[in-house]
Amino acid sequence: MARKSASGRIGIADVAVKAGVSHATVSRVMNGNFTVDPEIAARVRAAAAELKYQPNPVGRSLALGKTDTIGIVVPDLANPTFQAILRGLSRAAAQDGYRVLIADSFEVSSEESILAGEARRRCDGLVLCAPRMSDAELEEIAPSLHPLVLINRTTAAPGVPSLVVDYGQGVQDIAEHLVELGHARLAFLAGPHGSASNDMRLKGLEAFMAAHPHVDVTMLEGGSDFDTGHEAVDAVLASGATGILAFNDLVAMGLMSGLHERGLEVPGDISVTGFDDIPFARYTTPALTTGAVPITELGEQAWRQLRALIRKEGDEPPGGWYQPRLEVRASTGPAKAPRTTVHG
Amino acid sequence: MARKSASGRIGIADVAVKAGVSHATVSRVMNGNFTVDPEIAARVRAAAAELKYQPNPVGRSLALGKTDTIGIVVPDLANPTFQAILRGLSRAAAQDGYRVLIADSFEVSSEESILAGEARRRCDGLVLCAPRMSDAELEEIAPSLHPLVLINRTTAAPGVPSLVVDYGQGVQDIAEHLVELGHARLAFLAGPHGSASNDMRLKGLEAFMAAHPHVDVTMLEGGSDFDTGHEAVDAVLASGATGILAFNDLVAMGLMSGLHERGLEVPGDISVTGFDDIPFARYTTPALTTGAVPITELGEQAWRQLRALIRKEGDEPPGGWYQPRLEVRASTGPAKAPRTTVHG
DNA sequence: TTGAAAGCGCTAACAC
DNA sequence: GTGTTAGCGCTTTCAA
Repeated sequence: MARKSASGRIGIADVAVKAGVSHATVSRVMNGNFTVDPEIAARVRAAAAELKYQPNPVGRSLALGKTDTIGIVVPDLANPTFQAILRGLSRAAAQDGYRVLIADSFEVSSEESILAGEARRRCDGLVLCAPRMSDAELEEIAPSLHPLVLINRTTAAPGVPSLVVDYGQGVQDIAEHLVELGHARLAFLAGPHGSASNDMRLKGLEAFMAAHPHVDVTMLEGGSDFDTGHEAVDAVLASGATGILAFNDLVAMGLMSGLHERGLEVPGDISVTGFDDIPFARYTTPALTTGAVPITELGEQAWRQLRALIRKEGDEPPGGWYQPRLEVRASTGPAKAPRTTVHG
Repeated sequence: MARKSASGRIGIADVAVKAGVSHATVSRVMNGNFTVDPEIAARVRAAAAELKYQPNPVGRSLALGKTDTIGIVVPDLANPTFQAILRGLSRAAAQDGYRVLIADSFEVSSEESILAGEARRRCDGLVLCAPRMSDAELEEIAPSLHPLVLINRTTAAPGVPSLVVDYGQGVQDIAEHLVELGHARLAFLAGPHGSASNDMRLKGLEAFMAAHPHVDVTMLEGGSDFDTGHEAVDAVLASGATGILAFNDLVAMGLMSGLHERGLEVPGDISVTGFDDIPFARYTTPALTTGAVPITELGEQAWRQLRALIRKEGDEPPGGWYQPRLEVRASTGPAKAPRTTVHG
């Protein structure tokens, strides 16, 4: 019968008595310390196997000062972009023997720093994904979160690598593409307030407008999900634009769906573009033209950066800058001759 | 200057000296123990605030024998169904102050039990999501994983509640729907081998065929993602079926995309159905007819069951059985008059 | 090579 | 009411 120490589960002490050695020796064997007599080591291993002993990670963590776990906080776990980042991060970390703890802030920016702090204390490092908090707040808490990696956000706090997608350039590429197709009236369905990536798109659009004064660009309120796009149909039609840049693929899909319900053709009547290139994008009808971002890779890179920080490798990890790639599919086409009323 | 104990971070000892009390008193204050003199408590709180002290969760966990963390292991984090379960679980657990640790087995069933064991040891409980391992293996490791909740899988091991979706009934409802629309030749695009939910669908289909001997049902090999559906176009057309039951929504979307590329109309030429009702399903073109499963709710319920186990409430948590609801949208329609060749 | 003992940061039983 | 002390389960000096 497997004797159990106080707690109920089998501990190092049980193995020690069974093998007739001290805790210390069991610990050494379990950690592959070769300063143990092979014969004793074998005895310990046998005892451990028989008892199905597995070291308690909490005890280990306390003794070693590390948890082999990293945390990630995301604004919304329902968003495919963050899901993909999580997936990439999780896979890369797992390959190095690390697990990931998730924290969803549900877009409540006031909760972010608390969540981040709590997660960080349980982990060896943290990935903060597109945090919605203010620059000031981010800069203030960043030092207490170190090792910390930022995604789609930068901070003045030192030692914090950032992985950011150049949404500004991406949106310009998409706009150029629409102009080349003959669209003279564009509309941008904006993302959530406080989203840094939305600000980057806005800046990109300003640059675009400065370079193309003859193109009319209407700015529309928005969000980041299907419904945003679906509900934006009226506003889009009212704008008279024939080329629509949706904040992301989700919004674009919602919009296409709404357009379809109204009997409008994409791209026949209106061209629609997304952003991110989530896995679904190529399977929409029509397949979505979008700014492709290597999202999963972003998660993997986040792990690399974090790992370097945890291992204290090098001085300042460089961070990274990602260029979206224009992925032209079937949701964009030549502009129709302009007409006075679009809806009827 | 904040004095630091050996490790580098501020510990309970630092607060104790600053407040001029013992560790124990600080601990009492931090845990809201009211047997502390209000004045001293205030002094402690002030010291803690000034030092920005936050208790180390690892130390707490070791002392309390609990981590306030639960684990979930999923076969594939890229699958929207598991993402939704994770989301529901994470949200529900967060409301009770629990975090979630994720483990992705990447469909490698041999890794599942190791992952599960490791995750469990760091957590207070575990959710095993549609595990691919054998019944025997599951039953063997289940006791060591307790508190444990199963999703879409059952086991003979005692004390393990299961939350399972009645895919068998769901698939029958969908088949009935297609038959009512006049389809006499159906095809089923199967899911991954070793998936219990696929077996349930198969069983449901058998029951359906027994009740409808005049309906022809072709079984096709498959998988669980877009590509499966996309690549199945030829097989589907070769089957001559006009009503296709895809394993899930992803497969259905891939299939519709492939059909569209071939110039086939859905539902004009072929009706397609999915399963799960992932958020994207209503935004496909045409919107997808599917068996709606309250996936996020499944995650929430998993937490409720696990919580009951952790709190040792009641005797045997009941588990639960979920009936999919047929969600008729635009991807299914009346069968065309049969013709000899469908492609060409 | 091995055991005894200290310590990781915290909580809680016990004594004052 | 508060301090002292003994763990929680493990790793790691330090002696032997």
